[in-house]
Amino acid sequence: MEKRKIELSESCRKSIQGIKDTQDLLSGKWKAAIVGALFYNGKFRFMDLSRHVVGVAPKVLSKELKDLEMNHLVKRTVLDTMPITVEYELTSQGKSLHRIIEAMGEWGIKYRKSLLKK
Amino acid sequence: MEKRKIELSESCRKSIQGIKDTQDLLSGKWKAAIVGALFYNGKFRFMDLSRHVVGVAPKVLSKELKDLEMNHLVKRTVLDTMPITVEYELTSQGKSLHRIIEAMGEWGIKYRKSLLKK
DNA sequence: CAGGATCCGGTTAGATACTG
DNA sequence: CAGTATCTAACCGGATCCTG
Repeated sequence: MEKRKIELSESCRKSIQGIKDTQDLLSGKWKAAIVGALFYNGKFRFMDLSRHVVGVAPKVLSKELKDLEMNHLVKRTVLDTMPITVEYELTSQGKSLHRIIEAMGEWGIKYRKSLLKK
Repeated sequence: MEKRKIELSESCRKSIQGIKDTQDLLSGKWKAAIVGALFYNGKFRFMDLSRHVVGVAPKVLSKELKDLEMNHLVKRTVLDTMPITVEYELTSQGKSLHRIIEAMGEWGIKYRKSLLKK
């Protein structure tokens, strides 16, 4: 019983830590949306991405992509074209976020609808 | 075919917007963790909450709770005790975040483990 | 106990312009 | 095309102390 209680709170503590870790990696106004765009479309060039993530400034997009790349969620590939083009895509690690991303998308859509009703 | 394509990109656009909306509501370093703590434990008093969300300063916790309350994700109840105590709990709207919260917790735990292997 | 008051430094993100 | 440079205002979040 006592043991049980400790285990429960221990697993809870771990979950909260996990939530925090995840939130840190997806911090800021744009990262989750960027991952979402890449998730739904596969590969994207910088310009296409900036068109799909509406409103993000190039400087900000560039910085967020670097962060995501550093954390191995996004892979950046420079293509040897003229002029050069760059492709961004999710790594397998990044793709493993799909449950979160899908849930966020669906929840956000429902939330917006529930606001309109009022 | 053309119709199909438009519908696809339309639903994608909506999903990205949903992701953004969700991320806005859970923005900042602590909100998701706070929701997680409330999710795993039900009700919490201010002090208990601050103990479970390790590291958060009272001022910050207070502000985040207000934000969450404003967006109808958290309900605040003042109990008529001496001295007064306050209980926080998720609203049904807040509880509906459970898929996101659970997924974030699980993903974060796995991510942390994958880091330790290296 | 549940916060508010104050102070503060760092980060964030936007606008605009520019480069290889 | 794929970013960088510069500037700036706003905000975030931490520390510390205080109050009903």
